[in-house]
Amino acid sequence: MEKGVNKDASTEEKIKAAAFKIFQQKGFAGSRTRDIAEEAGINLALLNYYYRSKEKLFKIVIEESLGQLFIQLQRLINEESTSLSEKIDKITGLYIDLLKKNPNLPLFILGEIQSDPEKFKKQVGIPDISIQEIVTIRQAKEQMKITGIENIDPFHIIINLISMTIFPFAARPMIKILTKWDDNGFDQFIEERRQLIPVWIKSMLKIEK
Amino acid sequence: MEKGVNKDASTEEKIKAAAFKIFQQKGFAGSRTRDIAEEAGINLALLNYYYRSKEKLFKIVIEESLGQLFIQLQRLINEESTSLSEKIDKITGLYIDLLKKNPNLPLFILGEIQSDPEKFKKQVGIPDISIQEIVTIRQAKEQMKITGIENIDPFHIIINLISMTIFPFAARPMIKILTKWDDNGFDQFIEERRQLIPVWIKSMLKIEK
DNA sequence: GTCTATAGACTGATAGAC
DNA sequence: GTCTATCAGTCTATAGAC
Repeated sequence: MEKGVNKDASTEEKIKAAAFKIFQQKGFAGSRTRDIAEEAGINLALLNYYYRSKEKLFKIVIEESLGQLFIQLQRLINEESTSLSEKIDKITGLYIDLLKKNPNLPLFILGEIQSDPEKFKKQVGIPDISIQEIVTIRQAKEQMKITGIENIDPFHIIINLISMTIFPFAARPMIKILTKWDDNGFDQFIEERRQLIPVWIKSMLKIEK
Repeated sequence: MEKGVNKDASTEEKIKAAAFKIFQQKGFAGSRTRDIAEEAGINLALLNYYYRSKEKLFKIVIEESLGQLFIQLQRLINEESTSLSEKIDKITGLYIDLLKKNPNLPLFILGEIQSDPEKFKKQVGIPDISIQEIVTIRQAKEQMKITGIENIDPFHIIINLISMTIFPFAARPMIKILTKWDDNGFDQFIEERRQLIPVWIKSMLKIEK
């Protein structure tokens, strides 16, 4: 149905960039198409001209946001040839690099799932693989067998890694209020964690350094 | 200005309970007063009769939500007589107990701060104490001096404790989608963490069991 | 205190000129 | 492609009857 997409970009691209910013900050319900148009420096009517509706524009933002978060990760997490220790370093680094550029991303995605899980499921295809089949989980399981901590589900460790990496970004506004840090103070805190988190995680798995 | 509050409760209380549920699920912008009224089983006009406006009702919900999350915690965290090890156990337990009853709480609060930090600051009084003065931070600092890990800011460890405890609840809808767990599966996962998190945290501080 | 009816403001979307 | 003007629908809040 779509005509050949005019790749002059410019206006179309500006709208999308503005939508990213506003949606991630305010969520779907809290964002007004007028604000997105203003942020993009264009007229409200153009938003509908290019993207038909607020809903359709939102869907694109959600998909690309998730794409950023998951696609690289999914590739990395399923590499057979990369060692578990190396993966822990890389996953931490990957998330931190991404989230430093998009600090609002975690809360945006998690918030939209919470506010309407059904809508979310419809908008994104849920990968159909079982958690236990993921290569990293298998690797962690083997590692834990060797070091005698078989009684713990390795999924706990993955959640720990993700929690310690992502949560500070989700809590960033609150942390900044409590600590009175500016953006630089927060960034320095995160850079320290880039080094520390892999050490903590490997210690949980009893991987010797 | 308020007349002597009629502590028949009933209607007034029903509205507040409904507001808690709806606001926590959908956030401020995503919630409609009509939905809250319907959830409470009362007429829309009554909502304004008791609470004047959506904004004022929301403020109450935010304050009580934060109260639940922080007041008990603040008391515990500043007790001089409780040992660090004991506090770690208690903080974990306190959060898990609370969040099992209100799993949407973390995302609700963090999301509202993100969507409008200024409004949030106005609505709640921000405690004026420095982070470094908190008793638990001091205790952690001392412990880390003894065990020779002075180069790490103890605030990292506190953030780890909070991250590992709270994040799974913030990510609950996503975890349930990925793992295909029902509520029982998720609860069991959390109960395992109630035991595990203190062990991991104490290991980071090199507290011997 | 509780209801119905409606005012008044806002929002997403489109028609139509250029 | 881009704009102005405007419609139709929705939402909060209130007036007024009971």
